[in-house]
Amino acid sequence: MPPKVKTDAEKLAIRTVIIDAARDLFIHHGVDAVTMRGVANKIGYSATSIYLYFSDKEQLLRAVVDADALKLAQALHSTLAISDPLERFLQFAQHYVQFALANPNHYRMMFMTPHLPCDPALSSIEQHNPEQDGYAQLIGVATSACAAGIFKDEFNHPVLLAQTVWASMHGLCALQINMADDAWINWQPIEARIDFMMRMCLQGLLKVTPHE
Amino acid sequence: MPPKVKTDAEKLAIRTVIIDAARDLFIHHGVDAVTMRGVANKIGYSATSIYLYFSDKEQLLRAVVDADALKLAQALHSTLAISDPLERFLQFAQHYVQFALANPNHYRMMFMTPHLPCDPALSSIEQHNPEQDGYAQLIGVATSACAAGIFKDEFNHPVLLAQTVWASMHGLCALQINMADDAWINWQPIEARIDFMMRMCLQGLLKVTPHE
DNA sequence: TTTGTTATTTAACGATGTTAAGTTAACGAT
DNA sequence: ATCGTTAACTTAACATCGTTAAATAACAAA
Repeated sequence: MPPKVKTDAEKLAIRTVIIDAARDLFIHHGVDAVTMRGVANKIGYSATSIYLYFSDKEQLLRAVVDADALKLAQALHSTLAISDPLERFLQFAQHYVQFALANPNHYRMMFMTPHLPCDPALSSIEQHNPEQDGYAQLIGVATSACAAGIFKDEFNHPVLLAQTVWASMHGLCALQINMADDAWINWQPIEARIDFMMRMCLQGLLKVTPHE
Repeated sequence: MPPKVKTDAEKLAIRTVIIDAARDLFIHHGVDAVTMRGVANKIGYSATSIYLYFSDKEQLLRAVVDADALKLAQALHSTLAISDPLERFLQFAQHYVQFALANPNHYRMMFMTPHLPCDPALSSIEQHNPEQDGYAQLIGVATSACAAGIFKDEFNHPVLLAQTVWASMHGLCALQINMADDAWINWQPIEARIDFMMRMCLQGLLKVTPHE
């Protein structure tokens, strides 16, 4: 029984319904569980209908992840209000790690899975908008921390600092997400690893030993 | 024209031929290019014959990666001869990063791709053998560096140290492998990021500022 | 009422991992 | 020597996947 004419708003709503269905499969059963037929089934559509809203599977998954990249930026946004630049930097990193570990599938999709070069034009995220763009936030936080003059001169390079600290946090999250179950390795508790990492980085970067 | 009875050695040789063909596709065209039919074609067999040597595709890929995990351990083994514990630690990390960036597909497969919990029984690698087991090497290097008394007391925990430094290096490699082409990010040169990371970690860990 | 457009479905294609059912050469025993 | 039996391999086939092409039905406009 074929359909009625749809307004743009209705079409957008269906798009959202599809994305949510895909996300649900995605979160609970991993990427592999996201099949076009599976998503379609979940919303009572036929598989091919999804192609009316997304050009292919990759675009659908991209939309799912895009929405959650925005959620990441929003989760981080609250830390930007912290006045002390160092505390802001620390809380930003903490929240990043918390988000990653709380949303491992999305984190994997965003940062651990091969994907075509991301076209900013196709994203719903406005690049360099500090409310939406997590990377822009990171650069901002690193820049203001550098400006506060708390780091040793050799580390007072906002972009390098940002990308290196990011790499440290990413390393923690990525190994935890991918290798936590690996019987080969006697993992220490993730909290202990996070704490160790934070202290190591801070002691390396700061001019003076952080007050205990 | 069907075949002749094969000795165990011949069977092992064919296994190796299959692994090598799979590796070749794998390295040059990524995981997705490894199809059973593709591998079979490359060696003049039919796809189903591979199932006589590997129970399924995952086991085949596992065998490919397993062989290269051994190569990683061998690449790192040379650094174990360095007498100075700190220098050994540094060179070990350096070699690790070099291997990862030189073998991105294998690195991705080993440490960035979801896989069933690795069963040490099925591996060709002898766990805890410092010539074959890279993780055992890492623990050893970290332990002797700790024993040298060069690190601040709060960081003098071999396993935590090992896992944290590993995470740092992994973060560098993983972001580089997965995100280097991402237009969203104005990446600094990977060499600069490695250098920054090394210095940050060292300054954090060491009791005294490293001699320049 | 006809005509065309829009939203959707069914049918189908080609590729993939994998299993089942052959096919043929070599070997062991008689 | 020949007659099963088996080892090594192939061809057929299945289910599932992403995706495209063709068909269908409801609505809007004429």
